[in-house]
Amino acid sequence: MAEQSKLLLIDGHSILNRAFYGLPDLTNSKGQHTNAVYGFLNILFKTMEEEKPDHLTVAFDLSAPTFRHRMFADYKGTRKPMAAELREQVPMIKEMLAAMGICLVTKEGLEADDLLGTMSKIGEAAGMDVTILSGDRDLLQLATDKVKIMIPKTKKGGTETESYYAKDVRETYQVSPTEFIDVKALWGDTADNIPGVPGIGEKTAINIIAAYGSIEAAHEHAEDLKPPRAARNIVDFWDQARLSKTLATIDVHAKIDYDLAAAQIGNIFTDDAYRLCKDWGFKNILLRFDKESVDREEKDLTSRFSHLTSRTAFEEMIERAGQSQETWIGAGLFLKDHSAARAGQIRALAISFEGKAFFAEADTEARQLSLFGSEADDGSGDLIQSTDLRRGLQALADAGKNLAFLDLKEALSQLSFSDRGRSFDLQVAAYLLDPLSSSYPTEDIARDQLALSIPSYSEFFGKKKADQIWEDPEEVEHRMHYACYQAYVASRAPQKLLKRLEEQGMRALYEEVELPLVYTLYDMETAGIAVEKEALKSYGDQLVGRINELEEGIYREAGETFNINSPKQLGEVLFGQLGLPGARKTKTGYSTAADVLDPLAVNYQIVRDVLEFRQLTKLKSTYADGLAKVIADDGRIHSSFQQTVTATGRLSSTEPNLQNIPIRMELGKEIRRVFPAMEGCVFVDSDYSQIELRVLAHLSQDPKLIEAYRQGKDIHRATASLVFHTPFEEVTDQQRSNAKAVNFGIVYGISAFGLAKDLGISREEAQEYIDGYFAAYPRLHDYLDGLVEFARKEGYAVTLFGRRRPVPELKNSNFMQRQFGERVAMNAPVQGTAADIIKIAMVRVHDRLAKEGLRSRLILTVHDELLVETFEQEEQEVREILDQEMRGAAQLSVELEIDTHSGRNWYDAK
DNA sequence: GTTGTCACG
DNA sequence: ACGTACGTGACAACG
Repeated sequence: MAEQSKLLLIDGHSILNRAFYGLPDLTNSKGQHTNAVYGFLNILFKTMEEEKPDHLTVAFDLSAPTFRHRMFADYKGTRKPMAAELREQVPMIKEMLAAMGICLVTKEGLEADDLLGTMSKIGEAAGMDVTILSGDRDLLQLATDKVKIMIPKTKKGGTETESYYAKDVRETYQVSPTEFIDVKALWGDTADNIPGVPGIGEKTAINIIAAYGSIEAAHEHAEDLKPPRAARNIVDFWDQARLSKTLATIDVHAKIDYDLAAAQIGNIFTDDAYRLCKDWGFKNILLRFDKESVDREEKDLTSRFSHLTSRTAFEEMIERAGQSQETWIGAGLFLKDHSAARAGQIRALAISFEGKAFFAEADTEARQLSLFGSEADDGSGDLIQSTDLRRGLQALADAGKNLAFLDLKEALSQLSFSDRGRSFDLQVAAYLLDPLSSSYPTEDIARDQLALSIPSYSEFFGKKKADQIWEDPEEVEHRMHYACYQAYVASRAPQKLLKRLEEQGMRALYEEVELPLVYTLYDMETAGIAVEKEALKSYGDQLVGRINELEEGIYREAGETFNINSPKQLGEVLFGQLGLPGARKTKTGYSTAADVLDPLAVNYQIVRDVLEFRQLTKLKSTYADGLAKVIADDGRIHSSFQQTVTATGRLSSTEPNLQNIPIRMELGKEIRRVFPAMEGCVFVDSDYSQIELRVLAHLSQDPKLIEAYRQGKDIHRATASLVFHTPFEEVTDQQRSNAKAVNFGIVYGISAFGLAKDLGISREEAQEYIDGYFAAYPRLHDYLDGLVEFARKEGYAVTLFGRRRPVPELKNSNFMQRQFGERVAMNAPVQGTAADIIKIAMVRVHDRLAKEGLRSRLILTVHDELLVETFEQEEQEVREILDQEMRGAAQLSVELEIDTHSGRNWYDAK
């Protein structure tokens, strides 16, 4: 006997409303209110667990729920408009239900009640058990012995549900479900515009209907009714009573197309639903997905993982992979001692295709020995060497397979692609989709793209370092699984990532800029930059002499010795003991930052000494000593360029950071002399001239700004001329300098406070500058406003090339945070577009150098600057390439100009 | 690990 | 009344 089929019907607005008022105001990272959706889903899951329905439908009325829908308790008698925080969640829940494949029913002109009533009859007629979930007691009239009405009640410590079959209605209200309509006809309901009969309240209405069964019967026996007022009014207001009955009656024969087959419950834990939960921050619900998705198909992904322990088996697998039709072959690659300076050896490799994954690791010496001792054959024949793994990987690339890696730049140390389009970088793709994440581990990509829950590194290995896990025989299964998961995700995620990039208009950015850039950066890292070790050492020694003098002087002036590098101790000495004026507090004590000390320098020798001491120790520790530590065996420094770090799309540089080598102060700038071009070479250094302001001119299409650039004017002078209403030729240096600061401010997302601080003027004065600026460039002002408006509406800022930066701060309840969000919304498109442009230029310069067979190499980028180590004979050609490719990287309404210099070292090339 | 400071664009 | 210019990374101090 087949189990009884069960239909669950949900009153959408009513349950959403209950959830909204039952939960505190939850706001997700994007600033969306989510409490009602979240609560709705929890009620849905709970009810499904309890009722175990096989069919499910959610009904919504199309018309505004404030007007038509009968709300329970909270709304009774009041007609206040639906809260905006709730209204915005109506489309969200619909989107979620649709993503879960849940049947949604709406019909113009019908209330949810009528839909629910009609559907319950259809279900009942089909022989099903029906449950209607609603917060609205009016639905009790629909109860039968097959149709159950469930009403959630909010109680302390959770929700409880009251259930009513027909008999329960009778027990509770002394009337049958159909009689309940008549009760309502007498009693009325202001919330629903049902007038009822004056003078008859709930008690009286129930008594009358319990006695007579209907308003018609009661009307016939009007003279018998008590109290007399009811008897009189039921006659006097008879028409109104009959109208009320009509209004109160739920239509159970509404003309709707309702197909029970469409209501069948499939797998509601879909990828789309998962993504929505992720987007909206429903962490707890995600757990439910993990469990379900594990239950449904990933029950044991590890059963599809194999550990290949012989070279033969590994090579056979590579052979099969090479013949596979799989779109993307995923690879998990693990290197020993890899860095930008040196390609590590492959420790292990996992390859995944067709849903399976294979793991192979280079045999350790110990294993090689033991095998050699025990095996009868030639011993070395079937062992796996690091080079075997490398050959296998290269074989796949050579076979023209599409290969996906978590970190392609690292993989490039082990193989080469003849077609860059056949490689994929998961981290870079994931970064474009969500540049605010701090890292892009496999498990996050699996969760976001595949709705798959897999263990993280720490879940496998705890706090153990890579060296420990790869050499410990007990970890072999863990690392096999870990590597296979990585390969598996790499094979499955690219399609999803590409689809999302496409949807978000970033596919070209990925394929034509970021992906080729991986190759450019790899070559730049490999090339590195030469350093004169001895010169660096003597630079450091020179600093030490002066540092010691200063230190002595400071102790003498302070009257005691202390750690000058400790802001806490220094602050105490300067502002506490010596009682210097102008103290400013930080969380932990006095601030000793340069902008606090600077004004004091005029009057106090000790402050001058401290500032110089600071400057010199910075140069010594960060640059002299810091750089010496990272010189590789080849005498060069190989910085790592990070492609997945910044919120705006810029690159960053680490170990060491070569993007903050001193230049502003002469003494610091000297350090650039220790970076020489190699023998027979010069450095050619090109930097964009005011790229961000030019980008802004283009993006805003401000005619005055564009015109100033087209005429090749000094832009800061031109700005000063407009802002201060001074003829161009008569602009003073001071005015120009102020205008320059304003131009910078504009790019940062101007604030009067910030500008005032920068210029050392009052906030009012700064505001006047800003007002003057926007009066001079009105179009620019409108444009910046538009940026904020766009980001507020869409939740992100976007560059000329489609790169996005989310701006969740704009929806933050904190005023400061929102202000910050506004500046970000103004700055990100500008800084980001400039980043897009130089990335394009980098790829083009890199490719041109290769294509033209030049030996010169692009070795460094500093945001708006490219440095090419150039063979002397190639200088003219390199200059030309830089000029063409940098200027031609984007076609803007204003020309992109560059300044180019060359020299024997980095100092001379600037 | 966080904080304060400061180097760069 | 609040307390901000945008984006980074490295170092020393300190809990």
